Amino acid sequence: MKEKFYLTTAITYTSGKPHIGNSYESIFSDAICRFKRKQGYDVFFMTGTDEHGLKVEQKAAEKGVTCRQFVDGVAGEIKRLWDLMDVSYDKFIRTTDDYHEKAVQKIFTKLYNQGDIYKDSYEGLYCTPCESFWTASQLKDGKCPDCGREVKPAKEEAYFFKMGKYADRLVRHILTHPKFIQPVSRKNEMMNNFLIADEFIGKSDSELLAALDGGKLKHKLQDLCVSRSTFKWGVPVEFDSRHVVYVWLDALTNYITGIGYDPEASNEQFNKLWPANVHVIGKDILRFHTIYWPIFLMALGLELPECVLGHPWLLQGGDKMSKSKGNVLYADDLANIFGVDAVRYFVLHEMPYADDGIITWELICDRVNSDLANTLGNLVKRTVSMTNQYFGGRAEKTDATEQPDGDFENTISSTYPRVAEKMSEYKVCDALDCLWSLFRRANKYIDETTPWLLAKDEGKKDRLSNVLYNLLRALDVGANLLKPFMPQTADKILNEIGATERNFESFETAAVYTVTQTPQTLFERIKFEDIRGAIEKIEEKQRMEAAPVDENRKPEISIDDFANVEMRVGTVVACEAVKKSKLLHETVSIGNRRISVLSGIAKHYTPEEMVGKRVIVVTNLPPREMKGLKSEGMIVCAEAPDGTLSIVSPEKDVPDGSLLS
RNA sequence: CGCGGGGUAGAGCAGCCAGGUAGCUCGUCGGGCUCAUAACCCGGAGGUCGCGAGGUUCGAAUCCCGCCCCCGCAACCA
Repeated sequence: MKEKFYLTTAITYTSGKPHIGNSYESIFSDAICRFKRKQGYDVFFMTGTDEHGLKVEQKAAEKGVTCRQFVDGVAGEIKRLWDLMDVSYDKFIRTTDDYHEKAVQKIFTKLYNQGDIYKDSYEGLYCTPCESFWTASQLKDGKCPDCGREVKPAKEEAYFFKMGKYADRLVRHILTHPKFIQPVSRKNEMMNNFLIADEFIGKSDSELLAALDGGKLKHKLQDLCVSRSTFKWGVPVEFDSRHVVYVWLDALTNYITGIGYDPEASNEQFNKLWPANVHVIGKDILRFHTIYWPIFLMALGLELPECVLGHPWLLQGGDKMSKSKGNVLYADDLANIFGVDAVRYFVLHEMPYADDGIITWELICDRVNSDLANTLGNLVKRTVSMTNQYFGGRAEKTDATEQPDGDFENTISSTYPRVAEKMSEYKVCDALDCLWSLFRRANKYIDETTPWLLAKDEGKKDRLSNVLYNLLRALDVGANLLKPFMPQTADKILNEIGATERNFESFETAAVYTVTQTPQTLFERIKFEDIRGAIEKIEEKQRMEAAPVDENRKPEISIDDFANVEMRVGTVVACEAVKKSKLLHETVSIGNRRISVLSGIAKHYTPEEMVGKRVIVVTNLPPREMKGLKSEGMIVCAEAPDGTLSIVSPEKDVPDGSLLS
């Protein structure tokens, strides 16, 4: 009986085309699943799309199509991308699939019936046009942060989940299962920020466990609102159709509904596969997967997943990607230029386990040239060429063994265990490093054995044959190990050397290889200048499509509304950074008065360069205290789509205190 | 005084837990080779291992203390 292995990715939200960072998650998961399959596991790999929610409703309305039509389009595109990148999922779930929606309804009802979900009212400040509740601290200038209009205190009924009930069990689980949250550095982040009460922060695991045992541990989990009535595009609550199920309760449950969970009677597949071995997700949604999801599972009486792996991000040259800069990278654009496997190799190799990785066109180019064209592609080509030249394409094992063979064979046969060890910890980039050590060793072996010299000596034919055989064996083993990471390339290599694919149970290889008569170039070297034109076209196209002005439009206001804003010209006369914050504390002269202003621009300006700057200040906002300091105004800044802030100054030398109109 | 991670050659990283010649990939310079995709192989240069003429030790990148800087999460960014 083969051991099962169940892996899920996060499901992708269908509000738009996913960028390379999203694709990374699928490729990473794919490499793990393919590797496990070749190790003999009975693998189930699930991915899919999260298709409900207000944002989808809005985007569909913008395009003048139904929600269904809209998500069908985006989900199709996502699936096409995954297929293009050879992501070998066993199941692609969509949260709009009817079996999923039905299961979500049943789950909600079950949790309600058993008392984990209860009805209450949501009290807050309500913005009628936006149909949204806000808390006082979310408001901007006392108004709706989305549209800027008045909000009114209001009350609305909603369903809540009793999170606190399961807090102790969750804390205990996290403390006693060190592999549950990966990488471990994220564990404390979750515990301290969301789970345990502040007075327990900094205590050791054993102290926390002792507190748990004594029933003394306090937590800071609040009950979670798990229904929405402000939009319709969601799963209706079975017994109260005015409400739809909250996105996370809907989305997270895909991990069980997709394999056949049913609160009344789950099927055989579910019983076999659950609990999942690993949920692969982005570090940004770790909170939902390590706190809410486990608690939902406990409430359903189900086991918790073995591991939640929060992977880091791929950053474009250290920046976040943004369309208006035209620097968003998409898997298909990259694959068009470099090829599918080159892109797979890059993202798998360049992404460290715990820290963000960097992706740029130049970096991919460098990597493709050095690792793929030079080290691997050239190795295959020269080996096959020599076999053809010296033996008409056939190399067999002989007993003409010499000094470097032992060491070489050592490398060949130790590669699998080393790669497997890294893969068991999901350290894919390290696994690739191990594999490339084999290819480097093979290149070196050619220099050590100098086949071209052996070829000149008739008496050394046996030795030459054995050397080529050893090289082909290394490629055979290497290509098989490469298959999970670069499936197409692995097949090409096996084809070049006349070998067949096999599982990882044994690395016994054939005694004879018959290579192709017409060797191919696996990876062409790429000059960056040659692809520059294509890159510029892609970036240009994105900038055209971005059109930021059409987004974030605000509602029309009257001239009186505008006239009510008092803005004055001022000069910064003093400025200092506020510790432990994004804030700068400026003293601004606005004519006969000096005011104290706090602004969140420490990332963009130093205190020194602020002094002397002419600024525009909004001067009739109510004073507000932050970090113990008083702010009596707001400095007007322009915000670029990437978040860069730029201070706005008067263009002529008007005196301080001048009013804007 | 919120929590956590990190600062090692031009770049990206390993080494630290279990102190003992500072390592890998890319780049760069020189040499070798010619089977191969200007490739491959070898060698060199390049590092006060963030700072403290701090502590422990025969010995510290590694353990301890203090400080500085960066990043993540949280908060905050009126």
